[in-house]
Amino acid sequence: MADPKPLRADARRNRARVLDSAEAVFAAAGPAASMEEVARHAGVGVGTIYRHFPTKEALFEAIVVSRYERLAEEADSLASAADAGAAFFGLFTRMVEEAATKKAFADTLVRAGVDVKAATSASGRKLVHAFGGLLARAQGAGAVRDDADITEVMAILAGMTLAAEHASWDRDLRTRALGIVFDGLRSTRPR
Amino acid sequence: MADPKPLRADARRNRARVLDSAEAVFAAAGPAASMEEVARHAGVGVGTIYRHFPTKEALFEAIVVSRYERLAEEADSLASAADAGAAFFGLFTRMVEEAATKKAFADTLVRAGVDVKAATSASGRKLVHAFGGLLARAQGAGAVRDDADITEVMAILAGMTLAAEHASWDRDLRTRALGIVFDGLRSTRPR
DNA sequence: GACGATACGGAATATCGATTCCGCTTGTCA
DNA sequence: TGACAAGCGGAATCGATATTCCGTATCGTC
Repeated sequence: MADPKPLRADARRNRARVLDSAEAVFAAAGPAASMEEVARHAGVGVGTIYRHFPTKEALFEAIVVSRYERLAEEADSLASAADAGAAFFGLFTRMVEEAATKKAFADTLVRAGVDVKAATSASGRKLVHAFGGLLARAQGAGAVRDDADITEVMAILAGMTLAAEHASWDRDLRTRALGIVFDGLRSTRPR
Repeated sequence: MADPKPLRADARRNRARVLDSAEAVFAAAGPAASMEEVARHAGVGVGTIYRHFPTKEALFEAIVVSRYERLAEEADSLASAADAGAAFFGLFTRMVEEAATKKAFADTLVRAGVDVKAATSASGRKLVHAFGGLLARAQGAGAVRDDADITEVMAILAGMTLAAEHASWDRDLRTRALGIVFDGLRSTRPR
């Protein structure tokens, strides 16, 4: 399963350009943005996009995967941070912030915690796993209650992420809302 | 601004049928469900739908408004409940549960807390106001932290609602996730 | 610099769903 | 019961997009 053919120089360049533009366009206009819009932004014809990605969904998926990959790496690099609690809450916040900016991200994130869709799921699972590591360490350090498992955390993360994406909260509201939620994650079951 | 004309008997019947079907269809298939689907479900032609609602959005809005109205009433009726905390958390849970079943509900709920869209907003504001009353009473009873205002609560509610709608969590996960969030709302800002 | 093989651009096609239109049906009222 | 307005059904229209196709332009190699 090696590389079938080395891409021609300009083809490689265009492929990258398309990927970048797609990320930018979808981030700004959501997943409903049209292929033409992406093509225009990339300065190529729609045909070119289709030469590289068989379908709109494939293109979209490619972007999501790379974003997951990036976040998973980030999680891994935080795996040995001094303050485990800060690392966990920090990345949690970061993902929500990112969703507030880059639309069409949360939607797929929800599923990462639940669905089973192959392609996206592979890297999705990787992300969940990496984030799960951060959670475990934070719990070990006593920064997060022990009776919270990664599934619940992903559920809550998904929720806050979706909300941040859909509504246009200002950073302040985002911070306060997250503050309350974080207290819940710290809580030693008060009641 | 009285009623322009009393509707003919069958027209009234059809209008109601359309409204019911629309609620059912959108609840099951999300807001992307087609008008034909609604028409088929109601046993009428698409033309009939348009006789009663000028546009798909208008139809959709009608449903949302009635749902808001219902919830607002429910909130009001709980305004004098013995256990203010239970009333607040109960309705919160109920809304999330409802979203899990009826799609295309959360989406609009997010906006109720933020947007300013007239029609929907009128009743949306009513709901927020009523729910705010419940929050205030719960705080008065010491069941919810005092430094949480309705805006933040709506933000969190919107998030959990959206998540419940998109992902297909089982009731158990929903309950556990909400449990954590609720602890955050009770929390007396731990650290 | 010439020849394939690769890629490209973008017009043409295929689909799908909202909305409009109009001849036909049914309720209402005298 | 007959006339007429109010309603109805659903085919036709319009618009928006994804996706396909093919003549043309470019790259890599000799």
